[in-house]
Amino acid sequence: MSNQELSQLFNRIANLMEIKGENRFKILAYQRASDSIKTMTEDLAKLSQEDLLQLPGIGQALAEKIVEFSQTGRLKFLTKLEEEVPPTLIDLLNVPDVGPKKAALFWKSLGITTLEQLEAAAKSGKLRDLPGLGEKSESRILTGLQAQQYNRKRYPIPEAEGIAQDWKERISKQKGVTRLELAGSLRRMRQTIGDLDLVGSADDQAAVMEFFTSQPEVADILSRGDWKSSVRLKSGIQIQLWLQPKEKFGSLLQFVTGSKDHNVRLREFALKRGLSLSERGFVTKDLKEILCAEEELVYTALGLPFIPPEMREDRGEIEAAAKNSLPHVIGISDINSDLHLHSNWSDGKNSLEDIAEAALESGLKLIALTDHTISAPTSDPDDRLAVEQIPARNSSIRKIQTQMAGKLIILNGIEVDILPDGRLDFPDEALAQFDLVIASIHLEMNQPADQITQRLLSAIRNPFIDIIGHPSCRELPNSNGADLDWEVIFNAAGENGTILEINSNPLHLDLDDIRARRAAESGVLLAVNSDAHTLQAMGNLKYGVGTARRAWLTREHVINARKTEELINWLKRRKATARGR
DNA sequence: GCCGTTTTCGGCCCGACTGTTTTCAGTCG
Repeated sequence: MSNQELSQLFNRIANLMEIKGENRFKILAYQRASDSIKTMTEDLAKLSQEDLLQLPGIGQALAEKIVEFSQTGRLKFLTKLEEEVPPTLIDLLNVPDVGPKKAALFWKSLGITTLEQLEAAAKSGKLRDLPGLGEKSESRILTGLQAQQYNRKRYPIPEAEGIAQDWKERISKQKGVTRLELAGSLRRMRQTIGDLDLVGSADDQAAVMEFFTSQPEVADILSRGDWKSSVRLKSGIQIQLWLQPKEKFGSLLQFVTGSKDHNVRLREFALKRGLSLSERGFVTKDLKEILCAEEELVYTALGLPFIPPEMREDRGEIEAAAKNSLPHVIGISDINSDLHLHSNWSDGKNSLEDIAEAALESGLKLIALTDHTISAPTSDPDDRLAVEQIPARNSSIRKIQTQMAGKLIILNGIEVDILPDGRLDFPDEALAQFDLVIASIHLEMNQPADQITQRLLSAIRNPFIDIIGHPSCRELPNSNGADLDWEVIFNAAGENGTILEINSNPLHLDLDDIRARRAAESGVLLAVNSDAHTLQAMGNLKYGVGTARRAWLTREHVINARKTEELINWLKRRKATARGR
């Protein structure tokens, strides 16, 4: 039983209970447990009932269910629920404008239990006669059913960012627009983005909303009001625009940045202090308004330090802020080195000189050139380095080191492949000559968990390996990467002092935020690297930093945010130990 | 079903928008 399975199980229960019409607070308890388990890093299957009770949101009833499921792989409660409510009804909840009440209505009055049946009923005009529905509801549901496939897509951060920036600029230029910012999951730097949120202030809100909803890319207007409008573009992505007067802009930005769970927790926190919080500001018990023109003021009013957007996921940040123990998370300006870069000695597009110049210009103090070796699955076989080519590359690197002396420190590195049997594709004698060695998996990621964990472990334990690159080798938005036993990996990396990478390529972001946080808690040192193959991709470091901030990492956790002397000394000690063996 | 800086009982976030309504329920974020 994985945490993921358990989270899905509780979510399933919550959905079925909603359709059944159970007490909403009971449902809330299951939903909250599902959400919090999803991001928990401890393996719940290994905890006793007593330990489970210590977790937030887990009481007697849920603890018993977790134990039952982990021991038997089944849950009597769910089995009974599924006999009462057809489980396929859960699919209906994904249709826009269909929630638990309507799903129950369709089922009880028309016997509908599947999406196909719902579509057929909508097409034949059977929905419009149901109580509370009419022709418009029916047609919205039909549109929703047809939009569903592309609606669910999630976008890599840069793609979402590009679209959002374009809209931000366009709307900002409208007359009377005083503020406009990106919010939502993009501002929190979630690993992929589902839809876009823009927040603003404008003198004439109606005119701005009219402009927003009448743009040529708009395929559907999902809702249209003075405070909030929502559209779906022809490309399928949804954009919301939220407006409030400028004296309330801070409250709005805070609210729309989310996450939902963070906001709910913050509102509960406010209530305990006699304040009701919404996107319009605070209302005190004697109905006085407290307005926040700036976002910081929302937190200040609650006696809290500012919580960075990336941390707002209800993963303990409000409690930590209240105790004044919120970590000072790293920022992009803390990153002074990039330890994973590819040149045209392998499949990178640029020369050593160009990379060094670009690094210098971007303010880096140190880089490591880490080209691929002979087994990497590059598209061109000539883009892989054999051991015999290393002397020639070494002399090129020495030349550029001399050229950049005093301006930029350049490490002679390499990225070797961890072969399917756990061996590396370069022998240790070859590895010993490099300043820094990354080991990564690129092939046969579908091996069983035991096997692929052992495969990674052999590299982690190799004293010549300094960093494990993109540990899971996942490809966003769809692939989860290797099925690794992460606790084992983190323990081994901690014991051997092997660094785990947060790869900043927006299609990797690997380790992800949750794993990176757990790794750091386990005493593992991390590195945030670009893995750039082009000069432009060197700028991806900001996405890796976003992930690191979501993982609550400070400068101390990240080797390339430490002083360069410290990094170099760390590597020297490591090399000395390796050669001494 | 969970939880306690008013509570072991009685709370549990809040507002915008839509459609079907004559004042509100459902959905969404």
